[in-house]
Amino acid sequence: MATLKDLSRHLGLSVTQVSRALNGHSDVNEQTRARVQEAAKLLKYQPNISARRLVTGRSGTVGLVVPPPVSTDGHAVFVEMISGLSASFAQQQVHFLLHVINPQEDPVAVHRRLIDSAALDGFVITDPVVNDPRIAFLRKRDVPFVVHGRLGDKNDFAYFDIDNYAVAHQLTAHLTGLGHQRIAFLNGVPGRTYVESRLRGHVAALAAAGIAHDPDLHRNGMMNRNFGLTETIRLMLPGSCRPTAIIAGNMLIALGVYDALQALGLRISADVSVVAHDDHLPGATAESLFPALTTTSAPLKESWGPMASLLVQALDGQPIETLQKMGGVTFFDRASCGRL
Amino acid sequence: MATLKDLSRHLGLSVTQVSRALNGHSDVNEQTRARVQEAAKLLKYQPNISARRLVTGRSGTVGLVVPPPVSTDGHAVFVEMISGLSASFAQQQVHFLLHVINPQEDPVAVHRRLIDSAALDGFVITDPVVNDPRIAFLRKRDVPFVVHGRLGDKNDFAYFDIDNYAVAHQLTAHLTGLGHQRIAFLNGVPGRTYVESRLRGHVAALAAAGIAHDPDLHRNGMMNRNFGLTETIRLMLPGSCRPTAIIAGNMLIALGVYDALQALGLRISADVSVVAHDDHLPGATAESLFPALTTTSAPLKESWGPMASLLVQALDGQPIETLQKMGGVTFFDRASCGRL
DNA sequence: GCATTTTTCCGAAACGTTTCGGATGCCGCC
DNA sequence: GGCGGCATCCGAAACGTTTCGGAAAAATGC
Repeated sequence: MATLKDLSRHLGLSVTQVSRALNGHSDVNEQTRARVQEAAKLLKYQPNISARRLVTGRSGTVGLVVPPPVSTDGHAVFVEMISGLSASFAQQQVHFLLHVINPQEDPVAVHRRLIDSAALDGFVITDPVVNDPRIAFLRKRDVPFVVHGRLGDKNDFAYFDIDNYAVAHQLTAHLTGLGHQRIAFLNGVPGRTYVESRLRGHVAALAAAGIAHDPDLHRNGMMNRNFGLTETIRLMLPGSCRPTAIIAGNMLIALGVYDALQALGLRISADVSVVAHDDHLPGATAESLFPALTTTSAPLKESWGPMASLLVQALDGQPIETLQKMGGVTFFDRASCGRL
Repeated sequence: MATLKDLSRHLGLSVTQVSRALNGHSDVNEQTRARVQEAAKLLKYQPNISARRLVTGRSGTVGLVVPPPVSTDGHAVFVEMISGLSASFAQQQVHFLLHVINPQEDPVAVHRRLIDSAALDGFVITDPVVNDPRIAFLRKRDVPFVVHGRLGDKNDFAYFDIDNYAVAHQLTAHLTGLGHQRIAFLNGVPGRTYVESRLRGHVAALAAAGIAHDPDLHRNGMMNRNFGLTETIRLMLPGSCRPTAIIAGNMLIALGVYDALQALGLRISADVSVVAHDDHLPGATAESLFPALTTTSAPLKESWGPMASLLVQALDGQPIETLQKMGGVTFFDRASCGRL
């Protein structure tokens, strides 16, 4: 492959000046810069990233360390995330390293190895939990990263998130506005920050309507179809609390809720109102359900582009405060709710 | 981070000797080697891979360039592949770079960029087609790679494959042995090498039973449930060729075939025999169908480990002939076939 | 006891890039 | 004519590793 030295020989310039021309430095004649760029194209020059990385300390590579998806339901999100991130980083000319660990392995140790070998200069963190050890570690080592979500307390890092508090608040308020009092909430696994935010929003909206929060109506679990199905049946069993409305944490849960209510012979909207948060997973659209599902909508796939550019900006040393972005959420009132 | 120079200072040895000790060269006293290793552990030494790569020309990173999966059905295979490869390479201490391209982008150009910037020193090639341009390019540039599958003609490269010819031959022979004459074959998209191999095996088995191949009974398409369903209905329509047996190229197709036959009121085994090749995708097991499906079985997930180690061996300069491996296929005769 | 081999070590160069500090020539200005 | 300022360029060092060629010390052979 052509090197800077080749270019400099070919152009009768010093290696220094060729490097500076290509990297857009100021002290190079615009005319010679044009010559250099032309020659670079002609000789198919590609900078050797190892050499560059060695001197700059930066590798041009970012990474994601994740366990494999557990259930088949998790596949859709996993694929969405992986391919979205990879494609977005590719667009930003950044290499994307994927490291799938087995579930019992310590993610922090893997991050440490990748940093110490100077292989990566930034990370994507997904599924943050409260007091996330990965975030604590990266913060200590002063390595740039971007989080998909937020922590509860101080978010002194780049993140992309949606307002999960508002999501749960809005869904709950919609139901209380229709007169519902006993509202079940099928939430995600405890510990995840968005799950906790949603719980807070839910409780606040209940309180605003003068309703006390009944812990028995709040259920945690993996966000898949099966969870929606089994918890709905448990809730509706004779002798159980039998809510008049159900909030599903995502579309897979909502599908399970629909299945269960149909199996139990309960009519959606007339007997039980259902709302959900819709992250637009492929294969489950709110409009195509019957009756069409009322949702807050925030496409997951629109988060990977921003995530990538936030991390790149963080690598470029932009101040953290400018790298905290919220995705929009829109409310769609459809046909799955009835007035009590 | 600790460097070789730090170690050499700490030990009173030269940088050279420390490097040689750590890399297992012969001309270093076993006692000093032990000392060096101990010190390396103590100072948490991690070699800077950029520096190493710069001098050796090797990066310790391999890559996979793929388009995103098209349908939801493709998700399972994609996840299986990505996480299997990533985990396997991690085990071999090799970094795994994932580059998801958008479908209209030229994969060869991406490979070229990755090679020229010295970012990668080996590739995984999946879904090879006849006259695959990626393989031609990598061969020309003399870059190591491992293929999941084979080409028709000369396979002068590392590969992992199953005997697709034998798979189709065995499934077909099983059916002809039961007296079937009109056997439909729901195969994958044309051009893929395994699709062509299977076609050849199928035709050969038919010929061995004295049956001419009827092109109308051979259908190509994307290997998903919908393809199995629609093609089965087309085959069984009045006025159509109405086979007495159907071979499904994988389990997703088989699920579609089962759906269609049930919808048409045709009994599996009694009215129509069904066999399939089972690559053990999650969520579709041959035993749990009713009636249990007769298959050739070759778990896809068992191919990623071998793929990874084959590529690593290829990087180490092992001769190609030792790097061509075939996965085992076993035949399970279950309850989905009837004698004619 | 001397020559020869073997073992164990080391200095220096190299990989391709960026960057620091300075050099050169040219211009206008007092 | 001397001086400062500007635009444009360059040499050399540095990043951390591997490796080539050789050197010193120890062991062996006669």
